[in-house]
Amino acid sequence: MADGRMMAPNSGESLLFLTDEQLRQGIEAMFFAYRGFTADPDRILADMAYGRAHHRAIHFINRAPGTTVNNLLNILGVTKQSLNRVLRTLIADGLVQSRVGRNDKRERHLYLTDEGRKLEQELSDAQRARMRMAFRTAGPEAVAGFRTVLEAMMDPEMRQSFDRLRESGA
Amino acid sequence: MADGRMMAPNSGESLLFLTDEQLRQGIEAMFFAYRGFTADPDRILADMAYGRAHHRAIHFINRAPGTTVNNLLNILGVTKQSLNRVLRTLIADGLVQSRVGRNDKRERHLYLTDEGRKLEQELSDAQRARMRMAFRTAGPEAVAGFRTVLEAMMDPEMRQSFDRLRESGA
DNA sequence: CTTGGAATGTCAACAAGGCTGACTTAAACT
DNA sequence: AGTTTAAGTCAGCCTTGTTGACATTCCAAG
Repeated sequence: MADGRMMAPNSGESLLFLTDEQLRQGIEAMFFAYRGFTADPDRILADMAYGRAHHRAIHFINRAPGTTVNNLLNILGVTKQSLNRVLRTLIADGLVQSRVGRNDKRERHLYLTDEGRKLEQELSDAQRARMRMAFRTAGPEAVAGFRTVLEAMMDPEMRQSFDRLRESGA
Repeated sequence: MADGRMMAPNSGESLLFLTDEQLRQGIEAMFFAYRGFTADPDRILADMAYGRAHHRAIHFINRAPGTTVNNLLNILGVTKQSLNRVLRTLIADGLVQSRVGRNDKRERHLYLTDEGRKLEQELSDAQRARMRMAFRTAGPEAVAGFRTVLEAMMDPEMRQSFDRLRESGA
């Protein structure tokens, strides 16, 4: 308690805790960090005819193989026209396979092909490498806090999607 | 120490610490949280003729009044042409003022007008409200961890920009 | 002092990836 | 039979990124 005078602004200040200044630093941290977060996959994709939208689709299809288009739509939070443009190219290029549903033949279930899985690996290896580095540098307790804050920042529906994915894969 | 058996996967596992599964959850948390992070300002801007790029410009001009275009360019990480388009509309609409540099007349120094400050307030109020809620829910220690991880995730040059802004405003 | 290069900012044109709206097809429900 | 739902398509728009070409200003070397 006697040490709180000239410390860095991130410890020992339960009272000043939510100054606008701290909130603003959180906002800027989020902005800069997200840039780093997407930088590596973006570099890989720039050489191909793909972008961040393709990466997201590939990621979540890999994560939940057999997911329907509608499901993916909700997770990604874009319109079906927007997603469809992306899926069309991925299917045409043989990275994604679309199978008609057995029970409900209106649905299409999405899977990565071997080639699709290969690209997914390449992209997520790069992204995980950065995440691993950040986690390792920051330490386990910081990682727990990181996750807690991020989860609190999500919209409720997104938090549901997040938790559902988490359960299915943990 | 005797309680680590069936706990949630985010505590007490220094050994399993960096499984791919945990990294992947960090990646997805980042994705979903960023959506929440931008959702409120996006909603406000949708009603106007502005987008996220305008928000970013306004934010950092407010943050560092008198900054040059070049400086802003480095912070935002876009091409000068891209930024220029945004600045042009903001200047035309009277939200930003551009003054020719006194020493170096090639430079333009950027300032928010009263009207610009008003919009900045509106946008950052919304964004801070969400950040405040998340910080409050998560608690001070989680916030510290959040910041530590985000900082470790940035590209080095971005971390420099971040720290420079932090010093100037803390 | 002039001239050539570097820095800064502007204009034009293009591409990715969001969006809305209108419409079709097929399957499922009632 | 008629309605709803899932998926896909086409057209057109907007924002925001990109490159390329160009104007202005500054500064330093000849």
